[in-house]
Amino acid sequence: MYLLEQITKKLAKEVNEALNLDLVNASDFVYPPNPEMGDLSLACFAIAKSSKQSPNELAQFLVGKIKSTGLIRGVQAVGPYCNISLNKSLFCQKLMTEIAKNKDQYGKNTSGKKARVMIEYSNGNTHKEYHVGHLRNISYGDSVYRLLAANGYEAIPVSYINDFGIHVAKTLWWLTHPNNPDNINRVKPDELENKGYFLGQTYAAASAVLGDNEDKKIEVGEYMHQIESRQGEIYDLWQQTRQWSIDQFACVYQELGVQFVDTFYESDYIDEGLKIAGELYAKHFLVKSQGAVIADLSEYSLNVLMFLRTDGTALYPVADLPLAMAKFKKYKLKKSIYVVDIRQGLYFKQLFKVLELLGYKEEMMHLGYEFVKLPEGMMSSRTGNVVSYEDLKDKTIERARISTAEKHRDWSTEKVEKVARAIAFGAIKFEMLKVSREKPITFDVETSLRFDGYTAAYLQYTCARIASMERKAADIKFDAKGADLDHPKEHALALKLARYPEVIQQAGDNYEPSELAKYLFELAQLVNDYYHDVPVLKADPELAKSRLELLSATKQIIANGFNLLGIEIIDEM
RNA sequence: GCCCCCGUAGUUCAACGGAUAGAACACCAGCCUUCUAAGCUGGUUACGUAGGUUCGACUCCUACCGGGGGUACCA
Repeated sequence: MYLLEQITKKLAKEVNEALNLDLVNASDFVYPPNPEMGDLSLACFAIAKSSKQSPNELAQFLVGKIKSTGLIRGVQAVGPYCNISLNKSLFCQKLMTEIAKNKDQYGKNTSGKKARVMIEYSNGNTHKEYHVGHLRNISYGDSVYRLLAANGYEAIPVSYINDFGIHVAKTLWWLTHPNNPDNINRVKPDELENKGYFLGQTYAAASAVLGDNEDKKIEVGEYMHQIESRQGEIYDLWQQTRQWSIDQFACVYQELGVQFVDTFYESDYIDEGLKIAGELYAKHFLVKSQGAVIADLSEYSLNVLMFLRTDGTALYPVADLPLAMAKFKKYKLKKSIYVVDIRQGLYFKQLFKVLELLGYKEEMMHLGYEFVKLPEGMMSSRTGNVVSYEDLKDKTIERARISTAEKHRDWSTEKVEKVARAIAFGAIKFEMLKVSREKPITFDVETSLRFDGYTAAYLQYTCARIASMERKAADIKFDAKGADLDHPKEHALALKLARYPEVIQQAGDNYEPSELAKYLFELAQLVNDYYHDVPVLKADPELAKSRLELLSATKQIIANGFNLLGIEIIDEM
């Protein structure tokens, strides 16, 4: 149990004993809006109802009951609030010990009780462009995975690759079309710099050419059939091009530092799905409607879910059904989470309902988040109105490279490059993670290239300055003994640090990395203010030692938090 | 039409039902003979409308207005 929780637990116990009730929990103690009011606060409104006193009287009463010993320095009633002040230097000292002891494990907890939770994200479509929309999914999914793990779940990150949908058939249709100036016979694939990117371009072009043309759609349907038949030239081409996209994804994952325990491919589940669909059709669970095969879910206000098109080719639930079952079977899960754009909310309700009706009572959850759009409007790989991953990455690295090289003219190009990449990937991910999941992101490339304000670079810079002091301190001999830290800014910093474990828990419970991002930024603001206000290395040696400890602890927390966001800190920038 | 989400400062975003609604960007004025100015300090502006629940509402409920998304052959 971490320090702050120990304190609030003890306070809750004292209050409950004083009132002879069992009403107050540790979590009822909150942080006053103003440091002058104290460090912890209990609002007495709700308890007053049970104790037949006014909230103000009750607050006053509690002041006499809470003992001011040890970490508790004083108790004060302010109107209906009972405010508690901590012993600043002792609190800081204990906290430093706690953080130093736990290091990169600080903040983790066991609330998940090792429950097995699978989290599926980064659902890539082969043959489509990889763009900033995917980047939100992967940044968000990866961070939620890390948060779950930090909260004691046995989290299993997996990716699902959509390699068998109609988008594939469309792409291959246009890729082999005589009217396509960039068709497969004209371009030499092996000479392409990024074959996956090329496929994405082909897909956008295919969609533009297809439009609403029914005849052409029949041609595409024929391609789909050939792929599903798993033989012939088109199938061979599918195998070949599919790998291009998969290679591209692997490259992206590596750059972003995300890893999966397992990867599922739609093409591996479609046959089993078709078999199941056939059985369900025979049992009249699925029915024919307007020529297609559907599950009629209208009695649950869930409309209809289509399994097979009029031409008999499969739609997404066909593979999703067996895959959902296979996940539980293979990994013995407690829960299965799908991190997918909120626009598929209805689809997942339908899918889960179908599974439920088939007798599957497992716990499944669609973890939806809002989409990424551009200032010009919705992003769509069909229309090609996208900011591709490659473009964004290149631009951001370039910008970081320029800034870094300007600032450090003596650095080698390798060093500049390494730092620039850490800044760039941090910037990109942080942009995606700092917004709560239910808010759409209007992605402005120019804004995302900023390295000041509420950005990852601000936090990285904060750490770099602390690291710099640490390097300098290595040459200075401090007295073994540290001094008491009781400066108000030191206390504010310590109190903020102590809240880190609670932020991890809440961000995890809410599936909200944005809460962690915000906390870390506020922490960095505090430490930057402190840095400017208070001398560290030039203070008396004893004081310097303790101040440096506080700063190092702060750096540790930012590093720990950044790790859960999938971002690196930088020791020099 | 029906369903879901969102309306907070010029802009982009915060605010477990609790004390004076916070940041960032932009704009203006300052700070590098103290540790990295990718930093710091100060200044200007905001809860869509109307009701309701509550000791207390940005937060919960209802209606309306506005924006976005979904709603059978994309995923």
